[in-house]
Amino acid sequence: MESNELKQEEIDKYSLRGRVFHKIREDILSGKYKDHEELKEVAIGNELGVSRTPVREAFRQLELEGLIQIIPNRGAYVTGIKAKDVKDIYMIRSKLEGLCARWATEHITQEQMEEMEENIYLAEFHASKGHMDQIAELDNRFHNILYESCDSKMLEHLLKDFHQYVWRVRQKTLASARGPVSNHEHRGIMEAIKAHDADQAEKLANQHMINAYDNMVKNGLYDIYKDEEE
Amino acid sequence: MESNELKQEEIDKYSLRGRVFHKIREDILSGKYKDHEELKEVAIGNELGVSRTPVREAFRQLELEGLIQIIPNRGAYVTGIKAKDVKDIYMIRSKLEGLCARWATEHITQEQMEEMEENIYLAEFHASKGHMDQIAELDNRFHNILYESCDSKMLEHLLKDFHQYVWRVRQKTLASARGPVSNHEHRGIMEAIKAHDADQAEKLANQHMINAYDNMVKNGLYDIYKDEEE
DNA sequence: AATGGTATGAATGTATACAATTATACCCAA
DNA sequence: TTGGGTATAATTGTATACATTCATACCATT
Repeated sequence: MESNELKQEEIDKYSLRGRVFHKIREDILSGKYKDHEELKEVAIGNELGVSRTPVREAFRQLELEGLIQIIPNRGAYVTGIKAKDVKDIYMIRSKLEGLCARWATEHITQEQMEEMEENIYLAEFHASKGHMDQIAELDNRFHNILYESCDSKMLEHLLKDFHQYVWRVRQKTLASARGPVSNHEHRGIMEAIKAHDADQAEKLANQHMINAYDNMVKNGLYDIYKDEEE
Repeated sequence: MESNELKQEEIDKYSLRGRVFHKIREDILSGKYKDHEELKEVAIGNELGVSRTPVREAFRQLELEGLIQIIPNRGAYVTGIKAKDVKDIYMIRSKLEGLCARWATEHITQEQMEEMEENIYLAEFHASKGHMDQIAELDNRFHNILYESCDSKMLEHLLKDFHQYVWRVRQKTLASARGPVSNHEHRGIMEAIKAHDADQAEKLANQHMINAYDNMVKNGLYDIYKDEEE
């Protein structure tokens, strides 16, 4: 009787609705809008060719994501990513990627397993050739496969958000000598999952994040997020 | 020169803006709106005495929180909390509350420590008297103190969201025999923090969540979220 | 010159009007 | 009766108009 209620979950997911939202989000994360910068509804609306209404709706979402702060009757201000936030995110991700790897070990499908293996082969190939752009892209994809394999919409959603959030930092990091090392760690996680060793998978995914963060600190690669004030 | 830019962070945080948002959110979490129910902008607007505009903005936020799903040009549908989601949240919280307790051990202030101790004394008192409402309220407060003590806006925000999310389930659970046991576990966490034993604090907070979940399953207390279909 | 108050402008908050899309009902034909 | 197509109604998407709030500048007073 209630079969046709919300079947079509994937319609238009990003085609029209959310276009404004994603554009502004991207502009904040890419650094176009600086920390503490005030975002004016009309200005952004004009720039994107839309009225204030969709811009305002996007603002409300961005506030919930913590990317901007809206002060009532005053305005919307960019909340720049602080070095402290990046550190916290990596520590939180360490725990959650571990949990995710554990669950992936229990729930990964044949198809996902194969895509993960293929991903690693490709990454190793591009690493040997020095194709940095592809490495970053494949790293992205590896983690997304992992997130999708854990069979938890909650955790998947959470990790994808964090992953997006530190996108800027990650891209720079992977373009360094960490790329190949990261690939090697991915292989370890993949093999643990394939061997159904959940403990090992969790442990390695856990450490993978800690290593990524340590490398970032060591190379001073995340000083683009340095806290100017406060 | 830029001293007066965004000083007043705490103005009106919940006075006017977000009133609609919080009301709808509460109505979903409290079960007023059932799973898969369609939310109509005008209907809710009339009910709250506002126009469609603020309702729409609230919808967009609620979608981001995962409480509703918006299908373009169709409507907004309540995404009921699934038993699977509750389980996932408790496992995720187990990891994150552990991390939080660890960080709290390192960063808790004197004032917060005192409030936490007072909270536990009060909870034990009300438990001995059988004041169930107060126990639920104090449990709420205990966790919020813990979240605020970890000195991480990221983690604090995350945990408060989850805490809110499973509010319905928690209230029922704490009204059972679990109340006093939960209090005892709180005491353990508090004492570990006070003794600056981060490992122990993490371990206990970790276990605290697992116990809460196990108790919930054992008593069948969370079948209000049972998955009717899918 | 410094202070305080008012006026003005600019931005946000909200309501409403209009456009576009979708669902429903009805009719007609096979 | 069934199937399809069109018309209509209802709902969402967007733009705009109006209301309110806040910041700035100017002016008057001391």
